[in-house]
Amino acid sequence: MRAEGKGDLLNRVSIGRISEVIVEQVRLLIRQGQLSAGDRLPSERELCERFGVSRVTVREALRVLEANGLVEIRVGARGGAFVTAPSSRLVGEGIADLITLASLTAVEVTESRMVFELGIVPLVCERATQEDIDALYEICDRSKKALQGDDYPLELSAEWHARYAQAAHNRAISMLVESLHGPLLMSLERAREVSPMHGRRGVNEHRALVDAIAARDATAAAAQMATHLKRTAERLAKAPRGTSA
Amino acid sequence: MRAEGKGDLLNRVSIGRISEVIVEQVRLLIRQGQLSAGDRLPSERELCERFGVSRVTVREALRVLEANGLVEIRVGARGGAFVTAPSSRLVGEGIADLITLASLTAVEVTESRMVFELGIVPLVCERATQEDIDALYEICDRSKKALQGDDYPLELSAEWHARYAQAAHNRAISMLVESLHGPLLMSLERAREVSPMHGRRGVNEHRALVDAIAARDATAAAAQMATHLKRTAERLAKAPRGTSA
DNA sequence: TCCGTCTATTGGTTAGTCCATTAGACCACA
DNA sequence: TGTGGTCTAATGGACTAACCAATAGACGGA
Repeated sequence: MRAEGKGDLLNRVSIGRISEVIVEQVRLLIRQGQLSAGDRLPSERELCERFGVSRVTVREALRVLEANGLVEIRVGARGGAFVTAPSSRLVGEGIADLITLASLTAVEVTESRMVFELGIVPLVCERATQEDIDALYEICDRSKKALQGDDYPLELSAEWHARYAQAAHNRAISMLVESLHGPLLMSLERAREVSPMHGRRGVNEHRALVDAIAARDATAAAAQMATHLKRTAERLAKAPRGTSA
Repeated sequence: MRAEGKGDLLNRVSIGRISEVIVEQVRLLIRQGQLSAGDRLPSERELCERFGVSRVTVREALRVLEANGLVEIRVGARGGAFVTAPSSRLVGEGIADLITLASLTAVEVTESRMVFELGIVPLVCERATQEDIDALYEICDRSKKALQGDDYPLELSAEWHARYAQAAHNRAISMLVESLHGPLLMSLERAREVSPMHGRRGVNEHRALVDAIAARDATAAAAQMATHLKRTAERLAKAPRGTSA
């Protein structure tokens, strides 16, 4: 649009928002490890002096850092901004926002879950420790017990899938799956609307999957997982659309 | 730790931050579609009156909404807060933060990419349109051309992988892959440090992959993709560690 | 027609003030 | 001895009033 023949000889002079500069500075310190989880930043009033800006500006910077999940702010004496441990919670919220805003269908979300969870079957079968397997069985047991009451083990199913991903022994994969946790719960919620009696069968499938993993039988595990997820996908496809709110 | 025999009979009374209430209200409006991309929120001064709070409070709410990628703020006359189209950029930044903060290794990131991109091979082979295939070839052509100059087609490789994911025709998958775009670029950057002459071979592999997709040969495509990604992973494994600035 | 200027709108920043919450010190009473 | 109030200082939360900076659009002259 604009004539810019000389390339970027002329660079932007705008320095943007001051609060943004502060955000970047703190973010850098955290990324570089000079500030690590649990550390406390100076108080707002002290930060004002350090940066030579007003308190409002510092506070806006802290709001952004907080929204990004980098710090947690506590009030009262000995309060202040504390660097938080890295968490997948906020990424999950971001993904959840993305999904609702882009009005993705439950079918699309389920399919992506399917790709991921099916893809890690070989890794899990290869790397799962006895501890992993025990933990998965334990979740199955709890689910069965919960089924005898009125509680449908919705969160338990999510927990099972998260723990399953953890057995791949790759933190990047665990975090991604955990990030999908929120959206996953949403789609499970949806599934429950459609077929409230799904619980028992799902739990049995989970258990069969653990059996296959324990036997290091990747083929059987993959087949089982495919069935499990496909059934969910089919139920979702029959779900009523546009019933949000 | 605390004695809480009676469950949550005693619930928290804290109403939290005012700005947070505003954030939630606006977020809800956006989620429900009463505000959609491109819409302009009232000016800060008008929002003050509407909510009955001071301008500082409104501004803090806007900072959070902006950090969450829900609105974009423009200054000057006719400026204000505009609802943004849903974008995967911020989720990508979140994932990038997560990766650096949790100090995940490049190997772990690459492995998760591998799972995902390998997993969608069947979907892509089944669903890719002629348009998709043409676009992928076109990126290969551009990469080859760029290789003849000094430009190593780093971004082009990322573009290829993003376009490839798009050919799965599932928006959830495209968005996730795009979210991994930032981290992906980082790992590619890393790969370049190790073997600067990787370019030509990578481009050839991309082209062979498109050939397989065009032939709807999922088996060949998967094998090709596995080779391509595995080679990257191996190079990364040999990469020098802990050289982050 | 085109270019400069003026103006109103709107976000960015500051300073100063007060309130609410909290941890910790201290003290009185049982 | 210890249990529960009270006081105090530190700290974030919110408000007011004012000014600065960027910008779009109107207006007017060459």
